[in-house]
Amino acid sequence: MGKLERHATIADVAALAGVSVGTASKALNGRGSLREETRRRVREAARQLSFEANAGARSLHSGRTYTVGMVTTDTIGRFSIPVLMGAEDALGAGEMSIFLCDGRGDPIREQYYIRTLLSRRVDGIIVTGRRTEARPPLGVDLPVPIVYAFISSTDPGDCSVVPDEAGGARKAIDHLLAIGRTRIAHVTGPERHNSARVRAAAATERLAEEGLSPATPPLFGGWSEVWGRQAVGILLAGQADFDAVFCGSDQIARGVCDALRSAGRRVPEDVALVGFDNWDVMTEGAQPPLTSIDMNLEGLGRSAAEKLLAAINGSPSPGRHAIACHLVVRESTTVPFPPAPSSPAGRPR
Amino acid sequence: MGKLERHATIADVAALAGVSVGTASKALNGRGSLREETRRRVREAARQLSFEANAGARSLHSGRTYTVGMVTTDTIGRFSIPVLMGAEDALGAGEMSIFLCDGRGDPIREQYYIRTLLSRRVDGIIVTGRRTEARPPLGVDLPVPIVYAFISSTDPGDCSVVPDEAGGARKAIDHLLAIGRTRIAHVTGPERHNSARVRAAAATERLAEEGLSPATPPLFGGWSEVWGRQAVGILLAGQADFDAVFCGSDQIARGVCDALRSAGRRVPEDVALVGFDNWDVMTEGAQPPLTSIDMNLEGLGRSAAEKLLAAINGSPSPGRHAIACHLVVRESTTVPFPPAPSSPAGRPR
DNA sequence: AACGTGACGGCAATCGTTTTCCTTATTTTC
DNA sequence: GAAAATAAGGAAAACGATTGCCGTCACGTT
Repeated sequence: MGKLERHATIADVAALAGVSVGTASKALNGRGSLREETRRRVREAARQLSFEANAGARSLHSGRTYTVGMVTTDTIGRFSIPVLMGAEDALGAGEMSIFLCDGRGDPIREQYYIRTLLSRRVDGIIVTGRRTEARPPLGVDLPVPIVYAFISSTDPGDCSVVPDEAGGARKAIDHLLAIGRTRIAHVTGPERHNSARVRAAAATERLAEEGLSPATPPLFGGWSEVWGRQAVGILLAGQADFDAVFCGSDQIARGVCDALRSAGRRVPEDVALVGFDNWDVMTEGAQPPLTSIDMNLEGLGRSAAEKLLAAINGSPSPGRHAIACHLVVRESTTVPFPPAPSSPAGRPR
Repeated sequence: MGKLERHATIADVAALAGVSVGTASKALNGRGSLREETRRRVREAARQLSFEANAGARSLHSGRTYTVGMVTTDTIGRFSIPVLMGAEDALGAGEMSIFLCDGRGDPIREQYYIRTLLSRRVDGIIVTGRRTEARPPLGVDLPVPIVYAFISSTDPGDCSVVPDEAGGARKAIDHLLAIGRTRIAHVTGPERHNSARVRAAAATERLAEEGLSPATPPLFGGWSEVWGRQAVGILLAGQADFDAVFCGSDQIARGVCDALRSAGRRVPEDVALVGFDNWDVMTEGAQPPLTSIDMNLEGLGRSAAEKLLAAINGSPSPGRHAIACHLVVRESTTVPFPPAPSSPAGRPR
């Protein structure tokens, strides 16, 4: 196994190089005025002993740990991961590390984690979650800056970085209108979820701006494929005439897609489909692949981390910051070779 | 914002309580011999100042940081998350925190992270990855214990905790045999992937034990639904007669399922289906829901963390440790109300 | 020869806690 | 009533690294 017994200390390095600890420190950090030959000797000694400065001892002095905490309020999942990755990206570049904690929706557990993070003297904390609901602040008078990412804080003075879901929904409708659809239905998640309400409202509003109304009132249900399939049953059973469905998630969209095909409706010829999340597993697995709205979660995480770094350095950005969503077009809204019956002139490709 | 300026130190607490720092420390840690009244006074002072002992300073003394690093070799994804959660569970109970690092498949980046973790004096490191390939050890002569989870190390002396994929594949075949299927095909991922090879070999071997051979040689392809659909095309085009398909992943199984239904074959009546991973998104989204093999990744993560803790405390467990998989039965291998034509006696429910 | 001046490095304080000795009182025991 | 035992808490030395300050050379200048 060859496990080394002990970490080398700077005293070991100094001894091996034949200098004092202070000098060794200066040599390794490029401080003070030393002969180049001395620096070289110290560096060589450090290399030989695979010396790595003890970050804890170092931060005792500097007051900074170059460490941030990331707390998920409910459970780390499909949405937290990209946010985490983006944050890691932004922080890694600045040589900071992330402590990851999973609150599992338990406030007690969460408070326990906060205390742990504070005792480890993190320079700041990023809070994230599985849903875009606003949540009560982590605590009051915390001695380090906090940034909420994806999820937001109910205190408008806190810094929250969130996806512009309403904007995303509008883009979905824009796209459907652009390809000539006007009888648009909306199938989405539970009405108690903020995301479902916001997206539905924005879609309805965008239609109203064109003097249109939805093919049916928004259908609220679950976020699952099963619900998507059920919703198609409801749509077909009613009198509603529709040529497009905007779905609150890709899973719903996929369920809708499968059910429509089973019912003999062609996608996209008879019914165009737009999902939400741009989750490759769903968008690529569906037949045909799904057009979807991407919340740019990685960019969101990066942005949150950058705001946190700025706050740590004394320039906080209080308030809510919305990150734009963008549309990713796939075959569920475009016919590959476009003899589109409604398009006036046939564009090549 | 009400941001507190500074963390309180034990000196502040001592001053407020009117005792020396040493005494304050003893009072808070239940050491030394002190009057109960004194302890109470100190605790009260600590509470007033929301004092949290500086973990860095503390570990300077104890030599332990109660912190472990978790390094993903390629990218944190669907498989790493449950492992991470399991590990967090096992460690959280012992009050340790996790530093999360994403190597992104870049050895340089990985080495950089290792150095960072070592400088932060983590007590140990868990290495994980996206695939079950064996990988070269993280480094030699590292001063802290390492445990590989999900992924394994090429050095048999290292401690690796891995899923028993072969056992899982055998259980899948066992189940198909138990429901009377004998003409079993296998569709799986790329042959260059260890997982695909191991599962295919185990399945073939299990069939051979019954004097059976697979309906076709294993079909290697990708891990996607698209491949699952293509594979059905191949199966149907060939002469192969099959009454069951064991798939290397749930995504493949889902593709197979959709394509079979499109081709007019009933699942499970005509063809029974078993997937691998027990990924709810796929197993529940498919029609019918999929029977699958669960690798128990959370348990695996927990076990890895426990082994790491043991190693930190001086009792390493070198070698490869396999965690059993288990079968989760759903409708893709069972008819809900079982007038099973091949079953001799109708069991109630 | 006396002095000034950089260059080079050592010394020691510092960061926040823990822990090992000590020093005081106070009480017990013969 | 004196010696000894005990309780309570203070003083100071670690832990590992950084940094400001100061001493000591070896020069060059007048």
